[in-house]
Amino acid sequence: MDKKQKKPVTLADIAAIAAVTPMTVSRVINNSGYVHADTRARVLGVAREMNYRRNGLARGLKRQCTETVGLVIGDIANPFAAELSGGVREVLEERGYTVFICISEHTAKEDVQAFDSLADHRADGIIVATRASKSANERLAELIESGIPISLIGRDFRHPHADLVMADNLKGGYEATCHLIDNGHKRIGFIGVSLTDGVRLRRFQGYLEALKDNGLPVEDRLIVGGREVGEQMPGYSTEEMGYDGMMKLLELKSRPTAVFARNDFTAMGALNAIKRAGLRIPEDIALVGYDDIPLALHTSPTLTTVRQPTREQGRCAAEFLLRRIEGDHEQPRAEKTFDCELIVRESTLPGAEVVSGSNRKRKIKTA
Amino acid sequence: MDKKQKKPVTLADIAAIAAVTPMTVSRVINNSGYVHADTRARVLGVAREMNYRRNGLARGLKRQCTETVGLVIGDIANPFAAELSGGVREVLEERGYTVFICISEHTAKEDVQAFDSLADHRADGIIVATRASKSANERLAELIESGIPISLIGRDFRHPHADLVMADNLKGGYEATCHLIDNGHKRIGFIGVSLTDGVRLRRFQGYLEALKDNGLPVEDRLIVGGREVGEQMPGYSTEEMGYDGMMKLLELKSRPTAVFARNDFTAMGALNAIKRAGLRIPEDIALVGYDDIPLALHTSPTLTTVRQPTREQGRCAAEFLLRRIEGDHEQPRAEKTFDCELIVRESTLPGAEVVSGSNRKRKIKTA
DNA sequence: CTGTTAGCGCCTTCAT
DNA sequence: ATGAAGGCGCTAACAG
Repeated sequence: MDKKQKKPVTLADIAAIAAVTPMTVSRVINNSGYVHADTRARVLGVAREMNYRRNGLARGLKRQCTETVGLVIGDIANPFAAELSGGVREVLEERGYTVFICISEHTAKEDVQAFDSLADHRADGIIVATRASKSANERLAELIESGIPISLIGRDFRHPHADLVMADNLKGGYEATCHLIDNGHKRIGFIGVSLTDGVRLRRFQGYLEALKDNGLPVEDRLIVGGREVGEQMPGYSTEEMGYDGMMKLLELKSRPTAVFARNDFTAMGALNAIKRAGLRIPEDIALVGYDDIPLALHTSPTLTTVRQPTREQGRCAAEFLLRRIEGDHEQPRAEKTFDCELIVRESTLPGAEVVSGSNRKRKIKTA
Repeated sequence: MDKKQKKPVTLADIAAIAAVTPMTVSRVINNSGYVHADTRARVLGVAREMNYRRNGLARGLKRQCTETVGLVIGDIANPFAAELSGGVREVLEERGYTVFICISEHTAKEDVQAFDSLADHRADGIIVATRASKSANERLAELIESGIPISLIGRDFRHPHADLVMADNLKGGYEATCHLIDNGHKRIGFIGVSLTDGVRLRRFQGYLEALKDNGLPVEDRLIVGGREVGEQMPGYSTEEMGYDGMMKLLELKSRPTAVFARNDFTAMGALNAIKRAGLRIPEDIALVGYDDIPLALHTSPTLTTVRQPTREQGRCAAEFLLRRIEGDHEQPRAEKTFDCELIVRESTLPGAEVVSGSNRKRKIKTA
């Protein structure tokens, strides 16, 4: 039946065989306009027979839209990315858009490349969830100004014609730290940032503010694991940072009684360093992570952490983008901030109920 | 300077202002053919001024290639996917191709959608790393026969004109199981599969073969955590399967002395179940995972596991694809199988050296 | 219900 | 070193 064709089948090819014009074939393929049932059936038959695939390039060129949206993510190996893209896809695919994901492993250069590819291929819009950088921000501004709908997630960059979605990580960090303070801790370490590069990490700012508001000193030696400014790392390598950072804290003469880790992977690294040192969690050292990755429920002890509504952020960014694509590109920008939720588990509260299996409800006992 | 334009800038727009023909502008933009230095500079200036972006649709339509490759992945939230896409991108981006990733959350329907999107948008080739299914395989065959270069990774589907790359997970599973047997274990459980759905999971087949070759019985009650046939799950939810599965095994009257988990996430769930039960690893129960995710090094005890060269598989698939794109689409198929490597750590060998920090070398002590 | 015309933006080919 | 012609495959807009 099938003969291998070097050249892809076109509407004209089908039209020739079905004895109609390309226009009629187009109407059949797109289910638009009036076509006689017999004609439709015949054309459809031929199209199927010839294994026709429409040419999205020609179609997009003519229609000035591709029904395609780009999603730019920094680190793919991250539950965060998975949730986010899930939310984005839920909304967009239902509306008939295809989502193409571009990875930029946390470098500004790849960020820019991703934007350019997407723009060149005439994606109808772009959702950006990578960390901000000067060069990438500049390119972003150019693209926005040239009219491409753009929606930002958790990116520290504002533009009058791009929407922004984020989580209140400042508050999240603040609450996590307050939780430790409320439990009597006075020496609280932070793993995963340095004082200099931390200015952009909201959860770290929350940590600092919580200390200040409670009259506790900020001690440099309790803040470990920072990288050079601009240097980024994939989520999965941060456990090493957690492990190494915790080792440093354990060597201090007066070590912290509690530690706030920049994310759950970091916290898991720290957790294992603590256990290797023969110390108990939370009795000797209490531990808080960030993100509530699924694994946080399966460590022992289970990990206290802060959850941000990641999927919702993805959905929201997608909805903002749709509004821009299907409405006015230059409409005023929308911005939405989602609240985070502190999830108290055993790593800070000895009495916290053991949560097992798939039960992921919030469990806070006032001990 | 910038004026917001509703309509994107075209070569003709630039040509008009630079007082040349579109053809000359094209030559400048593409750095092809002879253009006077002055003309080039002037055109480039105007292009930059107007914030020109080339139209990939028109370009692709004319040139019959888009310099774009699609990568279809099932589960994004997985270190495996990250490594794979890293390898693919390394090879392809160096050669000037853009990689667009499509996610199909392990469903055949989304698989087919991803193939179609990519084919419609005229990707120059597609790399498929999702699990096989009947409907997706059929569509794949159609696409291959219509001439789109396709390269498969770890997918149980063969076609004379599609290349295939995989890891020898049968052998990996076999060796992992033999390792346990060598250490004196006779009752070895498997978590993450059922006898019926396991026929397609090579590492499980390796487990079965190892038992058989060593004269050990296959006991149904030691095999837990299976799903319905066809039902898939994201990598991250498999820890729950590991936890729940281990709980089941612990309830057995004569519980296994060793457990082989389908992947490292499953193993981590099992690990925590064992520890909660107050048992020691490996003294009471030895544990082996699969994949060597970064976290496997940061559990306590560290996790014995099987590593497959994921990045290399990605690179290889990309190279196969390039050969097909830039050579003859109908060349005979290439196939390559990579060996796996057993990584022995503390969860099976009490004497195994503690590996810390970023040192990820293989550490086997013959205890 | 079906056909004609024209052009989306670019680049291959040939001419100058 | 530059230009002109034509068409890649598709579909709006307008006939008929």
